[in-house]
Amino acid sequence: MTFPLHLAISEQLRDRILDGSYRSGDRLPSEHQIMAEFAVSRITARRAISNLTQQGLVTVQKGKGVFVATQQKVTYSISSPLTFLEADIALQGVTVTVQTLVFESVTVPIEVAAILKCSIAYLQKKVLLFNGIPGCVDVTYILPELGKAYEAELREQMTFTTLERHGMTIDKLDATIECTQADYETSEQLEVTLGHPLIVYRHTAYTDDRGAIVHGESISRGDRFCYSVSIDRNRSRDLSSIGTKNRVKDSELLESLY
Amino acid sequence: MTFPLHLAISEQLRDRILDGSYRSGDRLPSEHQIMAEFAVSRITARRAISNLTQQGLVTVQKGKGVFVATQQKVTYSISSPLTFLEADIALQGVTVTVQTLVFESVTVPIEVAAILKCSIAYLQKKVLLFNGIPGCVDVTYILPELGKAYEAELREQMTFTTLERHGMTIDKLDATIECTQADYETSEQLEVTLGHPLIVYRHTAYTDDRGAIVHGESISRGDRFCYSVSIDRNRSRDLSSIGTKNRVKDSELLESLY
DNA sequence: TTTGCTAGCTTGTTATAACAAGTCTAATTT
DNA sequence: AAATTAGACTTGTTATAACAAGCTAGCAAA
Repeated sequence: MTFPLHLAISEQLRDRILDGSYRSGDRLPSEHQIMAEFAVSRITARRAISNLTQQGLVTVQKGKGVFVATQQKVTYSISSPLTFLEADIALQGVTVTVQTLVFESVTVPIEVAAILKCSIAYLQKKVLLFNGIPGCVDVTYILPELGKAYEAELREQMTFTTLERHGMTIDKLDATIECTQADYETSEQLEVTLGHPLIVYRHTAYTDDRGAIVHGESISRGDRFCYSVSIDRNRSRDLSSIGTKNRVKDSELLESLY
Repeated sequence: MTFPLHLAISEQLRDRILDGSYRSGDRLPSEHQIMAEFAVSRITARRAISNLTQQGLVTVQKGKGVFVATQQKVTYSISSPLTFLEADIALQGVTVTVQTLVFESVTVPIEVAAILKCSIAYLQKKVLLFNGIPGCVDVTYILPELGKAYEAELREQMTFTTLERHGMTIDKLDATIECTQADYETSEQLEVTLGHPLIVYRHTAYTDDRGAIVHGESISRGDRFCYSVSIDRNRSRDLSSIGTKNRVKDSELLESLY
């Protein structure tokens, strides 16, 4: 039960990050410097850095070095207008751009058919860019009449921004939130390393008159995004004190999302 | 821009897992077998396995081998009774046990004081065991009069089980959900590897007459737990179709949590 | 029969070595 | 002065090697 060298070193470096010796954005010692300072081989030095990477404390840039990661996150609010909107994210000083990869009418998988209660729907696959940087991969199924009517807008904006604009207010929302780790394909799309933590938001939105109108899955970078929920038994709409804790201050986010 | 060997191998093994060649619980080829099959060094073979571990596809057991991971998750529902309860998890065939590490009256940090509107509160740190296996680390601040009155029960059950039992129904709930990665301390408590994905639930619960009564943070294993939310503008209480998608069938979960 | 030990499997840790490739700066060339 | 190039950094990939330590099955001793 010996304490591994690489862990001893990464814990020591971790302490320096947490106590402020290395600040957000600072460069850590290079592999060679670690080899010298702790008198270890390169394998061990790299393993120590790898430990920090896995904890999300640092990011590595080939040819440049290892840098202390910034921790601020952008908040998706799924509370009151019952869905998140561009406007809500804009409040956090972040501009969202939609890059539609796929937008076509398809025969939906049976699970989705059971939810939307139709066998044909529009399938949209898109990448959301936040201040120009990819942060979310989204796959959404939309009722055919809505997809057809609003295609042009849906291609350019977030789904619910379009729907709200056309007077479709969501009356009910079912969602699950979980986390996963990036496989190779997703790691390429979101420009992260293999195994990077991701936060998955799976949802179904309903209106009183049409039933389920949208069903989809959003996969966002776990290091940059979080969800906030506010449920109030009395007032069904309440925007106060939602996600203030993790909100990014305007000044900080430009550097936060480099 | 060459495609790394280790990635080529891990992608190939990944395909075998996804197409069912290796099933849930099966053993993958050992490092030596991979070295032979793909004609690579041990470093590369280990790196390939490490890639799969990082994607959450396999778990490694020293002295035994590499095994395909089980993917089913237990769902915390934060929808209608406004908080999750033991009863709700029991529906999924999982028994929750509470292991209280700390239960004491403390001077709260200023952020918490601002929320609870008092400077002294009970601090409870606990580990939640699911079918006897650690799955969640929880830190909760509770109003002093409640902590004092219900200490015995709070030590043994989930917080809201106790509160509901004494007629304290939650009227409002603010929460954020995000994911992080295990640091060394948490990795020991939850018996996972360093950097293991975790899902963090930070919440404040309110009652109409007392205001904020509980504020806390739950850190669960991201590979075993997810959250479900259901918001309905009309009916403020509705248990139907919550988290059915990720619900574990009774038969499956015993093996799912070994 | 039961216990205990050993041999051979497994993964974990660490060292040395070499080459590839991205980044930056400073010297050189145009 | 501007553009190019070279060199000295950085991290990335891969190989060989050795020892430690957890697990299991089979053999031997009690």
